[in-house]
Amino acid sequence: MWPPARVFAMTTIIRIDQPLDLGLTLQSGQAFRWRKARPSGGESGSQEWWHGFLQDEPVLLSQPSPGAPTLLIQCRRGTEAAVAARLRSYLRLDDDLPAVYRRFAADEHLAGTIQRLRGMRLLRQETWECLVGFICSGQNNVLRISLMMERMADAFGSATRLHGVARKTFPSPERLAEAGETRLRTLGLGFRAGPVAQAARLVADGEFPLAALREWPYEKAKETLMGLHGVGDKIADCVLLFSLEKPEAFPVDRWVRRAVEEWYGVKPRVARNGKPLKEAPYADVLAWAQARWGRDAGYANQYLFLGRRAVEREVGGMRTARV
DNA sequence: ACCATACCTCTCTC
DNA sequence: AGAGAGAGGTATG
Repeated sequence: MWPPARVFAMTTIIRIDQPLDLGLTLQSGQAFRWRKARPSGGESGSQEWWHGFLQDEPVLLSQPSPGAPTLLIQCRRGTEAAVAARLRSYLRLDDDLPAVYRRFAADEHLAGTIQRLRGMRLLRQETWECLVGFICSGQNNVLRISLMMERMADAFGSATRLHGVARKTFPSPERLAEAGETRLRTLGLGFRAGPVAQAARLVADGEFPLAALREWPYEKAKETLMGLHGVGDKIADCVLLFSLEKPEAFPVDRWVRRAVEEWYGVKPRVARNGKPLKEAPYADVLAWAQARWGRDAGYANQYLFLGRRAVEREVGGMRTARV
């Protein structure tokens, strides 16, 4: 008899032929809405499950062990095939990561970082959610960004339930536009409430060509994104890299900046007035990275970011240990 | 063109 | 314990 009576959910298993560490990837600071979850009713054991959405479809994901060649998916009946396809796209399994690793092999810093972070992949996210997430990222940390995103969903998203996990989808531009700045402020967005509300209104009203950016070249798409209030170089590069098919994007935040300064000796240049700058200008770091890594700049960026942060945690690790 | 400052709020730190 | 700094940044003058 199939399915067996005790099976609470159909588990779809897919094989992957690319390096992947699912937990590391979902927690790598690119996306803010993946949460560890315990599906109810199953003998999930000690296995780690992640709950999130693929184009508004709630899913639970698990990888038996980091780097294992299989992925377990739970989703609503009837959505299995679509979800599996969306997941392959989301995880960019079409990127040949081993080839990227080979191109990085001679770079001692990247090679070292890859050893520790093998299987960390760039994601192909939905643009709207990605944009809002990174508008919220200024002067902020991952934990709080996630909280803000979750509160927006709780307030304005659509309810879903999957194997005991109740969560709401991330709200559309229309819904956030209706919400407005004041209401978003009450959700703890702080000074990011204005920019989020404005972007929502522009996208909802069709005054901002969010969907078209994917087809546009890097420079043009970036300029357009930076036309939005609250979107500068860094946030634009994040959205371009994580959701708009621009692998040459290279978001320069304090961690990446630290990495290129310390590991590659990228130094602030001397300004025209003769005084040395405090730090290398964004455009200088970007140009340097693109010259060095070309279309691999995005992967290099993500590895440098996590790699440099990992160093910090090792050094400071004992300090924060609770007893 | 460069620089300093304010912006909200939360968290960690001393 | 309570104040202060810092947090994956941006716009302004």
